[in-house]
Amino acid sequence: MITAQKGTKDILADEIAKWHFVENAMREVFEKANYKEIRTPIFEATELFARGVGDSTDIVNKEMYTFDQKGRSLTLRPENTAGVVRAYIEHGMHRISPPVKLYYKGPMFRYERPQAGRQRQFHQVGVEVFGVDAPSCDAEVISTAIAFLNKIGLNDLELEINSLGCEKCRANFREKLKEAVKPMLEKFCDDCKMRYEKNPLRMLDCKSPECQSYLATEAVQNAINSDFICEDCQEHFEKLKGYLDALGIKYNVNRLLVRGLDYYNRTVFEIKSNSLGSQNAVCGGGRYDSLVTTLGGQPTAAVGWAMGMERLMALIPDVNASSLDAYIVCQDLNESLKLAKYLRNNGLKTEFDMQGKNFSKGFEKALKSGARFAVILGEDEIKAGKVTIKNLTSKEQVTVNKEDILTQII
RNA sequence: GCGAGUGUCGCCAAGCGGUUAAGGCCCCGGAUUGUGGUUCCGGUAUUCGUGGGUUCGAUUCCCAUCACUCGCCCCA
Repeated sequence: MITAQKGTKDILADEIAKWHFVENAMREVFEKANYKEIRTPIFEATELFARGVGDSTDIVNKEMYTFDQKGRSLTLRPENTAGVVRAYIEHGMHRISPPVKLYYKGPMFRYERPQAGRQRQFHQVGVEVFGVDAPSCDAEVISTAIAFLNKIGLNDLELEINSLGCEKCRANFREKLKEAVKPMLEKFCDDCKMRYEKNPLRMLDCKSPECQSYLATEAVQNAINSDFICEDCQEHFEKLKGYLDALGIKYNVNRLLVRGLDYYNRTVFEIKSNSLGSQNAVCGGGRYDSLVTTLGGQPTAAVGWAMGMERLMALIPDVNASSLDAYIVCQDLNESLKLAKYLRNNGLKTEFDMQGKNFSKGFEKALKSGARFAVILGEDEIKAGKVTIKNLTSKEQVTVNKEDILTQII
């Protein structure tokens, strides 16, 4: 037997109503906030992710599905910010009066060990806003995320925010941090020793309790809490917090929040749920003002976020699929087919008994189908040119002319 | 890449060295070719993830392997 590949999943009928619910909510919330949907290809040049996502990230170093086609290196997208930025540049969207507000949803691919809340093919929904460097834009994007989560019934999630500063202050901070850590570097885990060289900020994210305890020492804490952020960045962050306060959005400032993708600067944020197990982030995002130039475009400010749809699904209750309006009980399949077509064309969700064996079976199927009405079309009715309609909940039944079926049911 | 747990029907499972491999759900057929989900009767695993080994005998014990699940890492 050929089975679905490790880390991939079939989304079956019993779950699909939930996906439709989330997708509908998404469209409604985003369209109201004037975001436009964008659909980019599922594979891109490998180079796009190497440059865009960053070659110090795990995503690029060990999680990409990369293959060669006629000497070209292609990769199944592991995330969609790089693809959207590529499209933004390629289609000259800088000519559009800012902000350029885009949203997307679709499958992403990362080669990782699957576990709760993590698959190799998974789905993300995300937004990206280009062209505005003002902190109001950061607030707008976070506000959109919260509005969407609220719309699907998620109200008690935790928002964490932080500011990484700009290029300059980041370089500054990196040095301060390295200096503070240096005397006890040997005690840190192997990963952190590597991070110390390649991307020291990521040490702050380490989950190892030992590393966290060294980070908690006074010298390191002083470095973390020092005012490494320049005045402009500080002002940007303060304004953002003010806007969030005005919106009534609760948040925690987490100085250790750095996020794993290389392209972020200034604002970064994460939305977490404590009922998800260990993969508890539902949303992650931030500002990435240098990515458009990194990928060859004009200098363009940008902010965005992405959410893992499977993690959202895990948090919301089941959604009932819409039920059938009518189930046709009839042994003459010509009549069944014609009547089904007629009812469907008139907006009724209709099913019929394709076996047409006998009335008892037909009724049983009508009942099991959960339809509101059984539409009975037997020999007697066909002769008389009539139809019997039975309300399956109230058990009332009437025989009417064919033209009156719709008024009876509606 | 590392660590732990679990594999008996579509689903939930019992059996733990000798059974004809329980039971329940779902599904299918009949009682029942014009009216109800109930009820009753019947049907659905030559085989216990796969391959070896131990044994007179293995679903049961041992080894390997595969798959799934959870955790580390990382991320959404």
